[in-house]
Parts: sequence; C-alpha cells; structure tokens
Amino acid sequence: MINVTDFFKTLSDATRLRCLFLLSRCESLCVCDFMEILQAPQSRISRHFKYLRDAGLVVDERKDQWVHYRLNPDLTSKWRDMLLQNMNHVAEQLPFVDDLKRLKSYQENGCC
Amino acid sequence: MINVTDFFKTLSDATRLRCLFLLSRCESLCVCDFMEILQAPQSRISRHFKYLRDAGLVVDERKDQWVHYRLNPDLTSKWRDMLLQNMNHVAEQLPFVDDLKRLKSYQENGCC
DNA sequence: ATTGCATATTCGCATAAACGAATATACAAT
DNA sequence: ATTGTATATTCGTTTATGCGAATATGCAAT
Repeated sequence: MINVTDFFKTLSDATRLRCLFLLSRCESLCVCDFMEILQAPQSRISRHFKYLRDAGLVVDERKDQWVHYRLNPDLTSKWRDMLLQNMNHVAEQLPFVDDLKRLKSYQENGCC
Repeated sequence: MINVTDFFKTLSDATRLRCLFLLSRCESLCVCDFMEILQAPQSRISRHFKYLRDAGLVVDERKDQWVHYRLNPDLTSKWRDMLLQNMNHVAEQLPFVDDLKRLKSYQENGCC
C-alpha cells in the first residue's frame, strides 16, 4: 500500500468493498465463493482482485485449482486497523448485511 | 451522503482529503486559506469543494465576499465518526503533517 | 496427449475524473 | 455605472476506470 489516497480509491468500488468486507469476516475465500455470494461474473471478481492485490490489501494462495484470497497478513497494523474499522462501520448496511447472510448459509451447505 | 462507495470515492483524491483533514482540525476556513495552504489554484479548490458539498460532507457559509467551509454539522454521527477516525489515521502522514504546520503558522500571522 | 475446470489476462469500448485556462457571477466599495 | 476581489462554472483535453467477451494459463484427471 502506497498512500492514503490510493487506499480510499481502492475502497471506492462496490465490488471491491464487498469482497474486502467478506474477507474481514472470514479467514479466506476462493474466487468462486465471491462469484456466488456477489452474483457477479468471474471476470469482474478476478479483475477487482488484481486491484486489491496491487494495492497490497489482499494476498492469494493457490490450493489445487482454486485461488483463495485473504487479507494481507503483512499489512502494517496502521493500515489493518484503518481497513477493519471502516469495515465495521459498513457492516450494518446493505448490501453487506445480505452478503454476510449468504456467506453463512453458503458455508453451512459446504463450498468448493 | 448516499452510500459508502461514494463516501470512499470522495476521500480518494488528494486535494479533497487534504481539505477535509484541515477541516477536521479547524472549525472553518475560507477558499483562499485552502489555496494558500495547499498551494493550489482557485479553480481546483472550488471544484473539489463542490464535490464535498454534493457528497454532504461540508457546508458553506458566506461572510461578505468570503465563503467559509466547515464540516457538515448535520452529518449523522455514523458518518462523522467514520470521517474523523480516518482523518486521525491520516494525521501522522505527509502531506497532512505539513499542511497542519502551515495552517498553524498561517493562523498566527492572521489571514483574511 | 487431451479434456475440463478454475482462474487470469488482454482487448476494445464507454463512462467518469482531473486539470488549467478562460469566463462568469456575486457583491462591496467607489 | 464601474472597478476589484472572492468564488464558481464551463470548456476542451488527457488519463483512469469499469465492463464483458474472448483468449490464455495452470493443473488434475483421464
């Protein structure tokens, strides 16, 4: 992560914000999870995760054919606090509430 | 303020962020103060304050020929907290530290 | 080697944003 | 009425971003 302006720019898109929110509530998820929960095409998820990686907010982990994303564990506590505080503020609102519900029921029914 | 995405979009520009930061540290300032402190042309300040007004983050007050801006006192505490928390995180960094210094010395020497 | 699935990248297009320069408005003082 | 000062808006250009479609890669299973 380079500077504050880019940090906010990264948060200023609905798709990225929803992905980050999910990752703030859940260790790690794979691309197809995001497709399912956000109901978005794969190209969109993939593209936005590139932005998130480039910004240093997330890291990827390959497991067989799945790529799992998680919040970057090397984020300085400064950036991490900032991110998580903002995600907490967002948590009560739509569409984040619903995304979280879908995540829960999705996890119960098992995923990839 | 309409939604979180727009909130972050509003924060995702250096000029706007610096202006908001100054207003988080100072009751109210006029356009020429911002020109002086940010060393930016008037059209730029003016345009970005339009964004900030449209986003509902600031309000203007005419005093004679000067327009003073302040944080919108009608912001819900939710948005206000979010804004101020983020400004606190930003406070230790450049260029915000320097802007604050310039603000102080500017206030001591008197302004418009 | 080939098929199939998960994910990534590239491409072309459309929209949005930022910028400075120029122009416009508002209004107080003359 | 005119001038001067503070601020706002418009204009044309440049750059960034979002998107889906198409294509490519990586890897497991056959």
